This record gives sequence, C-alpha cells and structure tokens, in this order.
Amino acid sequence: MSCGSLYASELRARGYRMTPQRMLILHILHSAGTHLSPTEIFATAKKEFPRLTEPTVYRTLDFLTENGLVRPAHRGNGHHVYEIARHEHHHLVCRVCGGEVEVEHKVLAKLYRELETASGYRLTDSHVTFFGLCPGCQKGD
Amino acid sequence: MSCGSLYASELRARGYRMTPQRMLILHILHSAGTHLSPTEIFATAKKEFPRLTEPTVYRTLDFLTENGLVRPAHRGNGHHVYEIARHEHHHLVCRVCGGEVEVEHKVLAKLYRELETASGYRLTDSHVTFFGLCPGCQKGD
DNA sequence: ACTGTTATTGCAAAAAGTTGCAATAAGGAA
DNA sequence: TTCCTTATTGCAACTTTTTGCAATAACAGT
Ligand SMILES: [Mn+2]
Ligand SMILES: [Mn+2]
Ligand SMILES: [Zn+2]
Ligand SMILES: [Zn+2]
Repeated sequence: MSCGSLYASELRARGYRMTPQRMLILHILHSAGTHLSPTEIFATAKKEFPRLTEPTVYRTLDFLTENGLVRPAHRGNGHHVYEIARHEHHHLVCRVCGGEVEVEHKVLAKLYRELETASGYRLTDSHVTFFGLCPGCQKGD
Repeated sequence: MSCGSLYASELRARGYRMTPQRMLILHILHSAGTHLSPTEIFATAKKEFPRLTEPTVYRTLDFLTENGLVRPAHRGNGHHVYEIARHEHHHLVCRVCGGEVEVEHKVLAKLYRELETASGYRLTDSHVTFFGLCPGCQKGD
C-alpha cells in the first residue's frame, strides 16, 4: 500500500474523497520536505496538472490542514507557508536573514501545560514561530 | 504635549516624518484598543481622510511596526492584525469561537531564555499566538 | 460494470495585498 | 517666511487570496 493510498483511506474514513489534485499537492509537499508557499505549490503543481487552478490550491491546503495532513506556519510577512505533517515542532526565524531552526515540541511542553492550567484553554497546535536574530546577524548589530 | 506629538518626536529623532496619515492610523489603533485588520483600519480611516489609499495603509502599518509603535499579530487564517504597542504580551486563540485571552510576557520569559541559550538566537518579538480550544468550546467536544 | 449522491473542482469575478514611479509635502536651514 | 531636500503619498497596474455557483467526478451501493 503506497503512501498516497494511506492518505486516501484516512480521508475516506471521514467521508471525504481522494482526488488527483490532493494527491499531487501532498506529493509536492512530501518530496519538498520544507515549507512552501501556495504560489510555489501552484507553480509546481500546474506543470504536472495544467487544469489546476489557484482556488483549488488554497482550498486543498485548508482542507489538508483541517485534516491534519499538512501544517501551516506563518512567516513574518503575514502569509502562510505549508509543510507535510511530521513530528511536532516549532521554529525560530531570523528577522534579518530569514534563517530558521527547528525546536522540538517537547521543549515547549511544560509551557503548554502551564498555559493550559492558567487559562483553561486546551492548546491543540504546534508549529509556532518565534522571531529574533540568528547568531550571525547579531554580530552586525 | 499630546499623545500624537510624542509619537512625532520619536519618529523625527530617527529621521522620519509625522504625517496626517500616520497620525490618523495611530489614533484609530489607539482608540480601538484591540487588534484591527488593515481592511478595518482603511475603512475607518477613509471616512476621516477620503484621499487615503490602501497602499498607504499597508506601508504605514509596516513602518509603524518597524518603529515599534504598533505590533502585528497573526490570526489563524494567515493574515495580520495590528494593535497599538503596549505592554509585552501573547495570545491564546480558540479555533472554534475565535475567543482570545492575553498572556503576560513574563510567563514566557523562562522559555525565551531557554530557547536563546539552546539556539544562540536572540528573540526580539513578543505577541505570539497559540491556538487551541477555549473552556467553553471544549465541552461540545 | 452501472447509477446516483454529493464532495470537489474550475471558472469568473471580487477582494486583499504589493510594487514602481512621478507628484506632493514635512520639516530643517536660511 | 521662504526655500530645498527627500521622505512619503497617491495613482495605476499587478499579484495573491477569497467567494459563489454550475459542472464534474469520486466512490458507495447495486
Ligand atoms: Mn516547520
Ligand atoms: Mn495583542
Ligand atoms: Zn540571520
Ligand atoms: Zn471557543
């Protein structure tokens, strides 16, 4: 059973359908292995599937997010980038050079528990972005 | 010396200028006291100042952010909202009802220090958003 | 394999956000 | 006050993202 079929049964179990568009976008994100913007995804996917349209890309990304197969992250500019869902993590992003490092979720686990206890909220999402200056960009001020 | 004049001297000290557009947008954010989207700000400001255009609103918000007078926050949808800069804080936002609570920055201070030590980054920004379910929305599932 | 239901897509149009550039005006200096 | 420099704005054009709706196609049931 291929990777795509696994995703397909997950979706069908919830009453949704697997389509070539969804398969393709999942494949692009899977093989990229990094964060991609909707525009980048659209450009790549369109080559493979010329009938594809932007609204489908945006709706597909929302759908896959909703179903836990991809995860959105925000960049400083207020736009989302997406990556295939994998282990829970967060990011530190440099305001100057854009450099980024991952932080395991377990580093934040205690904070999450504290916030939940103090507020009554249940925190469901990882993939938080913290902004700052990377070691290199601190030197030049 | 009025509130607007204070902002003005801050900007002039850095070689920038205070303009009616910047004054107005600062005033709107100041009197709103909450997060506003660029569209909301534009709509409000346009009534007071009909010659105002969208590019000016977006550029002004970037400029005021850059200069520490306003702070952007991101909502789940990947768009920014802005508020007048005040004490350092973060937010918990409910994925279901959109409800939101503030968290003092000092609750995260230790985590920030840990992240800085572990990564070498210097974290410069507060106003992080954590997503989850508010107490009310947890009951209905 | 065929059929029917309806989730999903493409299309068209709108809304939101961005960019380049010439015209304007803030504010320091005379 | 007037003049000059140049930061800032408005305009026009463009890109990105969203929305409504009719056409399509996934897939469960036969
Ligand atoms: Mn990531
Ligand atoms: Mn806030
Ligand atoms: Zn850097
Ligand atoms: Zn809620």
